[in-house]
Amino acid sequence: MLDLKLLRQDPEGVADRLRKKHFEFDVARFLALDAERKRAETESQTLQSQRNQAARQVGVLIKQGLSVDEAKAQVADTLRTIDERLEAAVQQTRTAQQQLDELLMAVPNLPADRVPEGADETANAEVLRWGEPRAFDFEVRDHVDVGQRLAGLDFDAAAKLTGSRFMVLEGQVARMHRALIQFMLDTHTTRHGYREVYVPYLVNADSLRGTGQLPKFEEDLFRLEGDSGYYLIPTAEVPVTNLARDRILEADELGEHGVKLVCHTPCFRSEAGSYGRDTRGMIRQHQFEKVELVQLVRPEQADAALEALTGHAEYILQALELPYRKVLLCGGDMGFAAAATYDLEVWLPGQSQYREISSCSHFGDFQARRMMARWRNPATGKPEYLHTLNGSGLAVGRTLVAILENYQQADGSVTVPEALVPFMGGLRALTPG
RNA sequence: GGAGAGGUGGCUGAGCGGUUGAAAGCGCACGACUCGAAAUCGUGUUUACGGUAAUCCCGUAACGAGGGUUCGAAUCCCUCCCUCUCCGCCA
Repeated sequence: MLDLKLLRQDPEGVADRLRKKHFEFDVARFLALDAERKRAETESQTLQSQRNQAARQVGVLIKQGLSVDEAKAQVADTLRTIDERLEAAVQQTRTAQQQLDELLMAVPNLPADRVPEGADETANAEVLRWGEPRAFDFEVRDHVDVGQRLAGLDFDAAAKLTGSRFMVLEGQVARMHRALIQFMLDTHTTRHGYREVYVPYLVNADSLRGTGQLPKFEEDLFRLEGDSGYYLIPTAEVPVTNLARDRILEADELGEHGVKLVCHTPCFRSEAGSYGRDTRGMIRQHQFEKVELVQLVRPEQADAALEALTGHAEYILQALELPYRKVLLCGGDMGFAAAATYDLEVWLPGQSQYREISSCSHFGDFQARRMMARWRNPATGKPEYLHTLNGSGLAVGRTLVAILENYQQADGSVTVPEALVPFMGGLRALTPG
């Protein structure tokens, strides 16, 4: 959610900045709603104040010796006058507040100044390339073929068990999938200083509103039947960031460099509207594993934290010796809640292109304001909004894809990246048969 | 699933219809005392929104959430949520 004060001070300026995100902010409607809210609220508060005074007067009169009925009679006229207006005023306040909330909850975050203009991924700015795509002296297979030759990847079985966009992993491939999770978690906890957390995979609507998936993007989510109101998490970002919801962290809880959390969870996405895209293979699945990095930091540390967090994700790619590039997303390609986003794209020889494997974002106080995640600034003694960040470190399924494709050999085997060998019980290659 | 207890400020914990946003204690902050510290004493210490640009001031709201009764609700009633204890069941 954007800062109401900023919106009031400079609605046109905000609308202008939102255009970079290809969002049209209805300034006139906002101003009208806000004016009505203020009018209704002022009126109902004044009436309520008068009403409280009258009620208190009854108590005072009774203490002075009047009977209850006599005391009530003295304020009856005043109360009648107030009540004629009060109920309507309260209702108007509620309606106006609700409409304003609905409007604001649907407004995306402002992009940072350095975010490039542009409508889609073609306008993203490449920041760096790391590693050389390998030259193959045989015909390159994509991960589906590689995985199936290893008897490790079975989409037919998954389709039978559930449906499309699911997978079954077996044998050494399943083990490598698990090894990747361990490797990532161990690296981020021991090398990068993150604290590991385990969280629910089902969350309520408040949590999804907090991080920004609701109310606008309900169609991307799996919602449970029944009256629990629970949703399957689309990313660990939701439960992990919401740990700070409705909290005021003391400075010592926040620590000098903020709170850094790492969490492995499955992620569930409906992929509504992606029909026909990435239908082959395990690039786009309804269920996939991800190791997520989340940081809660002081505002002035947020920019540096995004660089650091992205670096932590990059380290995994580097340790696995997977060629990748880093891009700064343009306004039109960014997520709803983000102020700035780096995508890491890994080289996939099977597709001869770079594909997203991590998305690292800085949300400013946008999520924190939605979820009332604050910290007490010792300098002012007042609660202030935290700044939140998160990024994949990494998407596990896509990392497996990248290894299968980049490390494939002519004989159908797949070399295990050196860094992963200890997590594979010393196994150095995945072999067919 | 059965039976019971309970949800109040950073924490412990009173209040059970009337200036109670809330006693007391702890914690914390500031001040005094001190060479300094401890101890002691004093003062202060919830949050959101609005009046306003304002850390002062004023108002409204909030004692799990939502409704109701009442001139007046933390206190009474209803519904829901959550926590704890015992029994049963269970990874």
